[in-house]
Amino acid sequence: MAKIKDVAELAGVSAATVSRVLNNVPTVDADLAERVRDAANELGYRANGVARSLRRQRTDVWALIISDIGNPFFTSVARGVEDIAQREGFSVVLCNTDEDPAKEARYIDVAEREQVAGVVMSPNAFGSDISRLTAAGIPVVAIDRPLREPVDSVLVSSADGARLATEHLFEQGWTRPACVTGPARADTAEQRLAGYRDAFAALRRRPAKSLVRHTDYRAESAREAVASLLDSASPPDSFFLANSSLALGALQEFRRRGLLPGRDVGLVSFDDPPWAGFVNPPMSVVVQPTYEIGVQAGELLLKRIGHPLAGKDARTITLSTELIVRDSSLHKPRRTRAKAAQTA
Amino acid sequence: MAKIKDVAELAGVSAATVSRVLNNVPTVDADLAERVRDAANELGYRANGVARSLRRQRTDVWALIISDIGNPFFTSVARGVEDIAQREGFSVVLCNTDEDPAKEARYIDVAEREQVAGVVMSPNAFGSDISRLTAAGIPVVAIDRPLREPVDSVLVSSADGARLATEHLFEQGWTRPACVTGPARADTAEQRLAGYRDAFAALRRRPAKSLVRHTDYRAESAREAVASLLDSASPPDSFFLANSSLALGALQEFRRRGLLPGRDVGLVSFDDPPWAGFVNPPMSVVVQPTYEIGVQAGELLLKRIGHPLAGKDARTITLSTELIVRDSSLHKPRRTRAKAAQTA
DNA sequence: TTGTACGCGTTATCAC
DNA sequence: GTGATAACGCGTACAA
Repeated sequence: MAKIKDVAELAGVSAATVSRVLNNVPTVDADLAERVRDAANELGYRANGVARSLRRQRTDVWALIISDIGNPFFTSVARGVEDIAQREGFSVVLCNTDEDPAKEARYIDVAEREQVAGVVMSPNAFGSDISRLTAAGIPVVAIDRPLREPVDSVLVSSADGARLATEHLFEQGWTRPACVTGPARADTAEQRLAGYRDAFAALRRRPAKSLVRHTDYRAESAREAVASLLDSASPPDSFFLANSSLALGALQEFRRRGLLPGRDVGLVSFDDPPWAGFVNPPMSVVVQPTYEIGVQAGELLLKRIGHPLAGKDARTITLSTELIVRDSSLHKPRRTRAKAAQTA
Repeated sequence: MAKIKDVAELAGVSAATVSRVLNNVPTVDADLAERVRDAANELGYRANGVARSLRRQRTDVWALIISDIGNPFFTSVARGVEDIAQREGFSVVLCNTDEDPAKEARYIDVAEREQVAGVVMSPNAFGSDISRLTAAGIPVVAIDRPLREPVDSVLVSSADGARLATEHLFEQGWTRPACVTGPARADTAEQRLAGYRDAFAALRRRPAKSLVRHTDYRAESAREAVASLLDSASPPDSFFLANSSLALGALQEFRRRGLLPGRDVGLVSFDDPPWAGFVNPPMSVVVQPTYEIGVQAGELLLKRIGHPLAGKDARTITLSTELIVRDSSLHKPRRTRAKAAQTA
């Protein structure tokens, strides 16, 4: 590996000049710069990022710590963050915690050790410990879920979306919607549950506790939850699922029992994965502005990186959701279908 | 940020001793070690990874460069790689190239600058330039697609899988299967096309050129390809899609035209995304051992990292695929359905 | 067993 | 405008 010294010798200048040229310092003689660039090309010289970071006491990489790489929500957010980063000359490295607090802690550790320029993260829990990061002067932006510590955040009005979804279920004629949500430690899970409850409250009702299930946001857990719900003494007639992985689990259990959404049961899910329109029947969902979340988070991070202490007060951006009605939430009892078939 | 010197002063020893303790060098006095650890804890000391990397001339991070983070195939592979890395004390950072050669080049650059310990990548093209990596002594393992340069690889017998899929279509009674594959520069795309052709050859036939379409592996491109195929003079009666994103695009176009797979058209896709069993109707697929691919790649990388030059000959591991027949590939013309309904 | 001293490759400060 | 030099924080050969 060619080092800066090698380039300097070949160009007949000092290492300092090489450094200046490569960092586009304007006060260098044009001819010299030319010679230096030629030499660098000839040797295939690339600056050693590690040495540079040590010297500069900063890095050009962002860490994006997310809780589930398999969730389309996060992959879309990632694209948003990455686009902003690229635009500003940063690289982003993605760290997947798989909803595991231990993994999250490890990655926070890595981010600190490697002195990343900033962190965008979807905290595993409200109490996730990011003190090491802030202590190290590394700016953090929370997405998807809030953090106890005061940091910039990009959130979504989850409760509103969940209320919309549940109200829609009622409007369709379903009377006992269940709610399968995430782990209690995840704020999104609690917000979506709250919104679900709000829809009941608007009708001066209260959902029975037996209609609510917490899970770990995994499909298999949702499948089990739906199964137990269906087998309970007074089963629900419809379901609100707090994210798309859960929806997949529910779909699985419905199929197993020969239940068709939009006919035998109602179904609305949070998030609009690419496949939502193609399952049987097309799934009604609450969409979040995923890419936009990433973009906003990137912009927020950028401002903090520029002026670490400027505007000490943390800013929170809250984006809103939208209900997309497809067929899984419709209320068309079997006999209606049969009639339709006869007349057809 | 506490530095090693601070710990040394607090513990009343030299920085060298602190370093030794923290790196578990066995020849340190137990009492001293104790004191050092206490001091380190008290100060919340964390070794500066950048300085450490510069000194050691190596890092504890792997770069995983993949071509599409939205593709479940890669997220599953990523989990495999990560599990091996974690086991051995490495962190893996994920770089998404989005099938963009320029992005790939940038990430290769980053990997070199940041001196990662190793790289696992799904090359954008057979000719992707990784010379900088090998020149820098950074081991590379190719996955999914081979590379012109001789490196360890974990591949899948794509052609076999594609042939299986196409033969299955023929066996079901479809007679004019089309093939929608990826970009010509991607080996997987070519292999899958080759397997498709093999199935024709076994029947002493040859697919018309008009039955084949290349795309960029994106859903929207597949939708267009399928549309143009369907609108052609002699349209196909069934489809083999080279990956799950393409399948989504095909599904979209089918729905638009009111065509039901397994009845009006035949459909088999490569890859088994989580939603494959839940679309309408459940999709027949060729599965790859995704997680295993990641694991094998991780193991291969590990061996190279241990002994950079040992076994100069590159090793290639080829895993096999499996056909899962669900309903989208079945051949049940409309009238058959109608009859079944009558007798029911 | 422990401490001293140097170097990893780069950039920033200071003279010239 | 350019060059010598110090320093970033750590690990390790060498000396003690």
